[in-house]
Amino acid sequence: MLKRERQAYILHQVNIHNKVLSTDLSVHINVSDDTIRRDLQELADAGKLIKVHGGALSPSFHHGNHAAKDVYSYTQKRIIAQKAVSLIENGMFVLTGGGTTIIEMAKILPAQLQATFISGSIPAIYEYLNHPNIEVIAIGDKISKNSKITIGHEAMTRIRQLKTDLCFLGINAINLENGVSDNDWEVVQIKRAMIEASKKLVCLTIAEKINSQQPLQVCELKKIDILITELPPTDPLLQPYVEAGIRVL
Amino acid sequence: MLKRERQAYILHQVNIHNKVLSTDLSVHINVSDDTIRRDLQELADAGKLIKVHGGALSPSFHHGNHAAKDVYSYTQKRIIAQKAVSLIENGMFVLTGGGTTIIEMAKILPAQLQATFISGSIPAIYEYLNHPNIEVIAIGDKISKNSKITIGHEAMTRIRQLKTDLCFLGINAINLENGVSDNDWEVVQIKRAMIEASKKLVCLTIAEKINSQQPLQVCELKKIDILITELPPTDPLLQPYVEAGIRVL
DNA sequence: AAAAAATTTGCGGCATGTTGCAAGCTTTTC
DNA sequence: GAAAAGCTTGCAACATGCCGCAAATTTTTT
Repeated sequence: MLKRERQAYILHQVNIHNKVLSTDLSVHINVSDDTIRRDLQELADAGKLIKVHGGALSPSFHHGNHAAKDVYSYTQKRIIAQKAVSLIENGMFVLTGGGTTIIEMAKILPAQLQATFISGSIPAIYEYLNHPNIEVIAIGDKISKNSKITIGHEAMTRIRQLKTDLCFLGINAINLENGVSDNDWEVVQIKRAMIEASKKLVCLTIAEKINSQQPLQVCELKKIDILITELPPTDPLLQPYVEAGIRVL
Repeated sequence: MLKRERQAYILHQVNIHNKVLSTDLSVHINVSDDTIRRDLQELADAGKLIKVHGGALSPSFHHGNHAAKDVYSYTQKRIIAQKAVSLIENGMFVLTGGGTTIIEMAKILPAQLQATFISGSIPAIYEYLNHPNIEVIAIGDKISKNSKITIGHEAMTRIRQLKTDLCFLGINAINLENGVSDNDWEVVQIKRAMIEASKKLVCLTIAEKINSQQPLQVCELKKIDILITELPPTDPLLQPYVEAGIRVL
């Protein structure tokens, strides 16, 4: 990859996400941390972005302290994303939903990974497209402005025709009695279809949402194969889920 | 191989892949690195590409970077986009393709406009989603990495079920004898389907591409209802198209 | 069609650019 | 305050770029 090309890519990432982490970029583009750091330095000198410890920010985010802090507030989701990525193997078909955690995962997919990703989430698709070896399939239909995923009958029909190896779902609430729940009727329909369309279901969530509930049930607890949070699997908060037979990462 | 021929080939490669490596070219064409470098230098001097260490990039790469310098056709595309937007009325169903000109249009859609946009272009959809009053429908299928639009049978089928008010297509080549042409087989298929799926066809292109031709025909000239370039409709270059019965803006 | 002129090409040598690595230092996290 | 992650600097290895020149090729002239 050419230097300019790489820098254009970095800039693109910064402009889309308002922030980037050096490590993400180096894993992604498959070059050393040093190179990324030098690129960031050059781009910063040119005023194209603002360099901070551990990464860089979009120049439009001039809120100083707040912004710098923002880089690190994403550590939780990055931890989750890294655990999630480790589950994906070459040649797999992977169905994913939307949400910030999924996007984080999309950002750190290793460059060598060869797999097919299927999604109705526009931001997720956008990320997948940046990867050299990933095939991307979009699920079409009307798009929900809120969640930026495709919803509706057509999307449901397409999803029902699939049987993928893995399904990654970012979830909004989970507890022992009612399993996974959410608050958007149409999104819940889609999530239900996605769960049925995959051999394995992987749920991603920050620990904050563990033991919470929303009005609409997405699925029962026993449907979940793997649960990923930023906590270590041994954390007491997660023990009830381990005992319920879920593999917790 | 003649110099002109070689340079034409290089340019072609750049336009298709957005980048070339000097070494790739020298191996492929079987000439020395120096020759390639000199070719790139000449083409760069003529503004046909951007020379970088190790190869060259398409001028379109420098939209953001050289915004102030205004090298590429950014301003032109902006003019085109503004003319195009004026055609859209409240309540319309609009089918759009991909490409930088379409993205420009998406960016300047007036906030009050209420319409439904249907597209298979991920970047275009991304832009439409930012608008408050626009409904967005995505056409799903496998995504072409090059053009970032959905391609394939499923996409074709969905498009064929439509009959929209307008279809906006960014085009790569147009001339009097062969109409609109392009160089990507799958993209051409999609464009053909889109043309049939709309009551009116609006073609957008920078004047540079007027009277040029690519290997694959998209549609005949008479299919075009409206042609938009950055030039005034009275420009001599456009007169043959006016005489052919096309409304030129 | 041959000769002359102009252009183009490949090569060697040298300058510069790019990248990864190691050692030592600073910041952040726990 | 110790461990981990990130930063800085200098450096070596390698790739790429540039210059001048002579050989090869194309174009023009006779």
